[in-house]
Amino acid sequence: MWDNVAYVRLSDMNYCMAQIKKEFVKIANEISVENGLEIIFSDSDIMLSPPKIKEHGDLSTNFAMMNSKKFGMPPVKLAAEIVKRLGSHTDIFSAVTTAGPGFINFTLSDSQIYQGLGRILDAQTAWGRGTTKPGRINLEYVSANPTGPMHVGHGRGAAVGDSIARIMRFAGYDVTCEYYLNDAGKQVENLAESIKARYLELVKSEVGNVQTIEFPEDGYHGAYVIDMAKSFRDIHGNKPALEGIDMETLKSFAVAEALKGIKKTLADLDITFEVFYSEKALHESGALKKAQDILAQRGHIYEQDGAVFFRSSNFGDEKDRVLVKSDGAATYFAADIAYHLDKFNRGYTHLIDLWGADHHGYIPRMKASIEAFGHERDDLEVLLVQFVSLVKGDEKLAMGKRSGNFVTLDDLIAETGADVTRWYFVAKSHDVAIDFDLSEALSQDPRENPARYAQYGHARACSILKKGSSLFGDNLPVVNETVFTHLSCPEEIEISKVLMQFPQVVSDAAESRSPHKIANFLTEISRMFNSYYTRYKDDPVLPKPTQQVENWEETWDLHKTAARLAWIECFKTVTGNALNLLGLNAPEYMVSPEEAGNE
RNA sequence: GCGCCUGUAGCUCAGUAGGACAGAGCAGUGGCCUUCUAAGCCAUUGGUCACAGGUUCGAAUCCUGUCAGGCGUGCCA
Repeated sequence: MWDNVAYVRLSDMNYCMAQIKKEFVKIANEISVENGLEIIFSDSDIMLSPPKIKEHGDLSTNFAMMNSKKFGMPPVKLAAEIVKRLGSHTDIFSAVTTAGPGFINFTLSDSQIYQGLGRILDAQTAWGRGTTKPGRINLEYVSANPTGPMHVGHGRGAAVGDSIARIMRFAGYDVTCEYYLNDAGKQVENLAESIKARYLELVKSEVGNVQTIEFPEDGYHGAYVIDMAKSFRDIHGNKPALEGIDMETLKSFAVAEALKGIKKTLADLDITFEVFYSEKALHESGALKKAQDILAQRGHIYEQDGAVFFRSSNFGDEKDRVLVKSDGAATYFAADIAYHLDKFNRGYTHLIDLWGADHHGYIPRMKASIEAFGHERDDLEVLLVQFVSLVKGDEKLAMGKRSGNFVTLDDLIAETGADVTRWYFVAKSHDVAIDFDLSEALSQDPRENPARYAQYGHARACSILKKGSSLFGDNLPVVNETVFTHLSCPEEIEISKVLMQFPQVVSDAAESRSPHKIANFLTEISRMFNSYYTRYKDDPVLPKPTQQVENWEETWDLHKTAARLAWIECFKTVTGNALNLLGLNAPEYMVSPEEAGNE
């Protein structure tokens, strides 16, 4: 549809900002010299950002206020002087004014908007993509113990982690997603013991006269354990004394079974990991010993009371931590140290861990170990994912795997759908505890559901494009940069400017590891589009059936329609890309309740 | 006790490298379907940004203190 040849210059918000800064710096330095100042300004001294209120233009700087003292003149006067020299307009901006206490506001020229739209059509799914960044990032998240179904809290970590990965990759980072599989610890043992108990009960009910064991105190009471026991029996048959089956076999089975369920749930959320890293394999590889040796060489280890301590207090931790207990067993921390060291050894330059907020006390010792190995503290970045409370009316639904009484992530997905589930997890900052309101997410009326709203904008755009294509086919004028001059509504220009900001939104979301910024962006732009759509009901993009009277094709403004369709294509591209970054489907069509009701 | 996170509209939350009258969704109220999908739109109600000081031309945002909630403070994992 788009004629690529029409482009010479690439224009987006970054380009406009760079051009304005260049000119701005020149003038600021001019004035500086004339006033006998020795200050030389550079691009980084100019803060340009989109103002909150559209009356203040498209880009705004507080430069005059920040530097009025240096120039020895009031902000307003300095701003006026700069504006005078900037000239009333260039091909980048169509207006520049002073306002308030000394702001300088720029309004972008329409030609920049048209070029920006062209840029979006060119880039399509690549619109918003950042340039390749150096380094390799290892992103570890979920890492739920393989002891049963994932709960809602894991779900939040999974959705946030996956979205961060998508966003960071899109922003140009090399990201590997990794799941640390705790298949070596006591929890797995507890699960195996639990399965054993259930299995023997099962065998007894079938064969009778079988010696059962007491259900382990720290066992898992969930019904899923009984299912696992049944599967185990299906494989091994009824063996009253478990002859020929050792605990290792049972444990491997337990882990495999639990992991199967976890992977299924993750797949339902469209989440995949490149690496599942086994803690058991880590132990068997001798990595713990190696890591400990390195620490010993560097003098960060000592023995006391029969235990081996890591001198983490030398690196900002509040006290030293045990690596090897007096009974000779390694601590979880010792394994974790070796694990993180191994990540560096595998060539990653920056580690990001997503942990549940209850683990925050663990951060100082982990960073201490990173430092002890000679890496920078900040080479390990820990993001804490706060708790999720499920709320249904006044009822707070409790979670806890061992009690067996919890809402699983599977339940939640089954009730609300994967898209809605993901939306609620990523629409808020990972740093705040959230109440997941089921009454809203489950609402029978989708109008109350913000996740659906975000998708609807995309579906609506697709619908118009499809209809336009069937109505006009190839009869529309060729779309190139000049066609956009036929955009006539202020809303179209407003929305275009927001579409042009998408790359900045992506890079901001990536830098701050904040998927919710993408969600907010989606909500805003969908609202703008729906508002436009309804407002111009009397001046529609496509002729209504009632307008398609005799010879209508001859009077219909084909240029305007071509421009609008291309512009809607831009909207569809941006919302589609944004939805994808959040791991949500970008539907081309959504069945309305009315339609569904008619079927 | 000490440490980390949080306190913004009735509810759930944005907004914090200081910036221009504090935002959104949901809930409430009043309107809009001979439809490019009304899963929508328009209007409207609603806030001493927990409280008290301080820094600044300017503070929800930075500093100090107080109060409230959550979490942590294992030779558990």
